[in-house]
Amino acid sequence: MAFGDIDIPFFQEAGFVRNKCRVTNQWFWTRDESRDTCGDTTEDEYTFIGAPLIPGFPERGRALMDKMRETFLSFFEEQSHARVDPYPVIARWRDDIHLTIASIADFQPDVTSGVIPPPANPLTISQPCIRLTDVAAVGRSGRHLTTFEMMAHHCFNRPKDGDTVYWIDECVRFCDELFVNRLGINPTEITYVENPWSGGGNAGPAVEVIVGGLELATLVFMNLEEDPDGEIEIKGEKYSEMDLQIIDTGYGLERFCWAAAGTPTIYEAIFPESVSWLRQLSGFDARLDTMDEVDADLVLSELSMLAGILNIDVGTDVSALYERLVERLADRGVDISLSVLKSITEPLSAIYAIPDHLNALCNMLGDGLVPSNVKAGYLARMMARRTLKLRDELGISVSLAELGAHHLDVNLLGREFTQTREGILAILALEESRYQEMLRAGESAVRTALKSVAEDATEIDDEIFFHLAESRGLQPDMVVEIAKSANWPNLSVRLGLAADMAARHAKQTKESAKAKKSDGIISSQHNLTATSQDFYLDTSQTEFTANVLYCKPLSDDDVTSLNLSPEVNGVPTHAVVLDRTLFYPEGGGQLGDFGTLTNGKVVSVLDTRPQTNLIIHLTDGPCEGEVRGAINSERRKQLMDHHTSVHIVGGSARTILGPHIWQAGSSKGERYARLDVTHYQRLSREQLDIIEDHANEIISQNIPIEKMVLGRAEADAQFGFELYQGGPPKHQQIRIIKIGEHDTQACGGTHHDQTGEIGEIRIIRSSAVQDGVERLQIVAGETAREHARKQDELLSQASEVLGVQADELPTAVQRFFEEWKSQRKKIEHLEAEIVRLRTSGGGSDSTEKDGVRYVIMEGSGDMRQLLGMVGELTRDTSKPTVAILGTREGGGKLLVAITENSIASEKHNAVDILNSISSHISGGGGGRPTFAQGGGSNPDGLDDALAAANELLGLE
RNA sequence: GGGCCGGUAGAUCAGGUGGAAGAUCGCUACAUUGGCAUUGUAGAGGCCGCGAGUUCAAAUCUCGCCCGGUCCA
Repeated sequence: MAFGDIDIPFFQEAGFVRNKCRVTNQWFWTRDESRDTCGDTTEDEYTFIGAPLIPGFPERGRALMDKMRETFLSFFEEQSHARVDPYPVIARWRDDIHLTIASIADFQPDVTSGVIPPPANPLTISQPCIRLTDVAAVGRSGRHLTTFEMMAHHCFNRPKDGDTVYWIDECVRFCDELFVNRLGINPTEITYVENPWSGGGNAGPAVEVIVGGLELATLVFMNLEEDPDGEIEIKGEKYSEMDLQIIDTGYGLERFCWAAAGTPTIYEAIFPESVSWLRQLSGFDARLDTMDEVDADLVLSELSMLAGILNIDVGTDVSALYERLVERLADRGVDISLSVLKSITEPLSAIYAIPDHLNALCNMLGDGLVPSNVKAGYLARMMARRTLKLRDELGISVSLAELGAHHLDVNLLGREFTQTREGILAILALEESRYQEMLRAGESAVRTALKSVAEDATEIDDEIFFHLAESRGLQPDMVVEIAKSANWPNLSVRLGLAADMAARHAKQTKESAKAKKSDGIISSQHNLTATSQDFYLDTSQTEFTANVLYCKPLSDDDVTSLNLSPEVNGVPTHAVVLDRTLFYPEGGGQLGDFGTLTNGKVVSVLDTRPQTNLIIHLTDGPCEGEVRGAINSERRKQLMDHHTSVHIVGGSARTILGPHIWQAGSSKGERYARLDVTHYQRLSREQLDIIEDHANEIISQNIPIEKMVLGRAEADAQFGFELYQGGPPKHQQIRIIKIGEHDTQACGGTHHDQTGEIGEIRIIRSSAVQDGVERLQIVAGETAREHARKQDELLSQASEVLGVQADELPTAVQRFFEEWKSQRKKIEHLEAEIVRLRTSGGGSDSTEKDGVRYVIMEGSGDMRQLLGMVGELTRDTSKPTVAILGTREGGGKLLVAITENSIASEKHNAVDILNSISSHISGGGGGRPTFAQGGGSNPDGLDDALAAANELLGLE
């Protein structure tokens, strides 16, 4: 039997036959001997539209979903599966994906790799999942969703340990039992298609379960893992058998509901209220009523049956697809023109997609996600913008928050979210205003970008589209829309531009994908035993005795790769490994300890780093034998102040601002600490003050800080995923820092035993590290007092300069600034007045010759002031003037200006004049024929330069 | 995490091959009108984000920082 073939007793017993699909060439099992297609092909149309496959489910929407889910879960409970609560849709326990894309994702990577046990075995779950890869097809295909619930039954077998719950045969029996006996599906309609599965580093045989042309479930029997030395090859990758055998199933809840409802599309089955609400709001129903010649219901159901077998993908040529649709509809006796068809399907696809998109949005935001321009937050923003665009295309004037509120009330009632309803709606309102702002700013951006494009142009350079899309977020069709209402009515988007744009992104991604991986300082071949981490035993200990296991001189490359923090004084020369240590290594954002190692001679420990299970002391000299270690206890105290403070402030921020507050990163040194938190708005000083007060209240309560170590599964069960603020867990054993009821986190750092030991916390300021993430700069304990002293010092220095009291500084500075501005203005006016006086009365600075006035003089002030004067002199066309001004400032400046369009400008060239006199001040310059300026480095030559000008022009 | 774009008058934005800081709206005063809207005329209002560098000369070019926008993983 080849890999992927499935032959189980159940198929024999139940009278199945194995046929080969004449369309896809795949093997499939069926009870219908005459069947020659597997069920999921371009020739298998949906059979259930108007004729439900699953009887007994008259409900629609949420009620239908609830009943179907309960039917599934309780069925598997009866088969002795434990029901497990769904995980969040934001996959924060993983660093390889942002969203939960399948029920098995809950158990990757640690359960599926066998590191930690599953929460139950076997188990059943209905896991909300979000997949954005097919987002473009949602609403158009009739069946695609970005957000769906994957119902599943899983089990984890260890056959080598004789521990097998069930495997392929029993799994398929459960599935068939559910379909035939519990749901009443006609057994001859079911096909099991052999389709081995691989992905995410694992692989195994699998079957797709298809009924009525619709894939309802996939059963995967995962027993292989990627292994370069493996013997089994699938899709170019090599695999070998793993110790674990995993039953990974996925049953699409929404598809079951659709099959039970028999509605034209899946959207009517699961979002009936939303669809009819939007149809009415957008005037779609009213418009349909006016189309007498069209039987809308017939068109819609025919359409969805066709849509099911047509492949609607990103980059599909939509117009060609439409032509095929019209033809096929005609074959079925539905006569409809392409334009009428389009006028039905285009708004309809938006009506269908909106509730799906809202579902994704509400689920993501409900999980406490904050929209952002990076990471998972970007996905939320993208969905918000897609929804808004669809809404605008429909021409509905309902805000995104109202749409969200409707969706929460109608489709998600009873769902428990960490984020509050108000929080979700507030974020949606903010996202809409950001979108509106983008469109508003986009208008002038488009206008500017198209300035040099002819008004009757039909096409523009692709680069303009790319640029507007990437820098302003304006998609090509939006650009065309704006251009049409501006001044370019004939502009359109070139066919295939979307594909080129996607290719461009793909190329960029490829270029930026460069994996950086550096080896540790200590080569693993030394086979050193793990360093005993004594710093966890007692945080008050500062001295210890240990033996040097290894000491290595550092190369320049080693030092560079260490990327030392600015707090490190000096450059380490050696890396020392001990058998035990109190030195805490850099980790979890806390910088390493400093101190000394002494064996006769004292060497300084400049920094401490972890490498796998070793702790490396970076020193300024070699050492060996038994050493006496002493950590810099003041620094350690400060690091602990800061680290514990970060936990306290994080908890306070969450209490004050809401459940979406999540740690996005942190850093704790001796002189500073900072905490990055997710939040959807910039924080005001008032908000920081409230958080700061709350944090100091926690300190004054002097709460004991509990430190414990739990297994992963137990930690998860007891505290949930909020534990992993610092990132996905990496170990089987989790060290937990619990500050009363205030904050509980998994953390490896060193902490005080009581909050009161910190003394005081100040949040100095906040800055935006990226959209949706605020960085709080924190000082605690002694550093907080130092910071206060420094601030006072700055204030007293500044107020001393101005000779005022510190509390009068703001008004004083304000006054000085205003005065400075008005005096600068006054000086400009006076300078101009001087020029006017010196040149008006025919004084010595001004000469007339052949109808041209020549002004050659030295002014005061800088170039800026000369410019004002010269403008005064030459702007009046009734008085043709050649003005040559000089100043000694800045190495000497010269300005030559000539009244434009006058006899003066006909006779003279400013650049020529300038060039022939600027040598006297050892400089150069340039400009236009009527205006030239230059400068030099010899201000004493100014008199000579002006004299030369007089001579050149034949004056005197 | 990577890339791209922007920060100019109270507001919205031009100006970007280095060489005299602009438009529209708003503001002030005057005129028009019985009064207001309107209209006209004049005017005020700019550390061209901050800091360095290149240059005789920087809003403009280079680098760093701050702030904002946006695309992709």
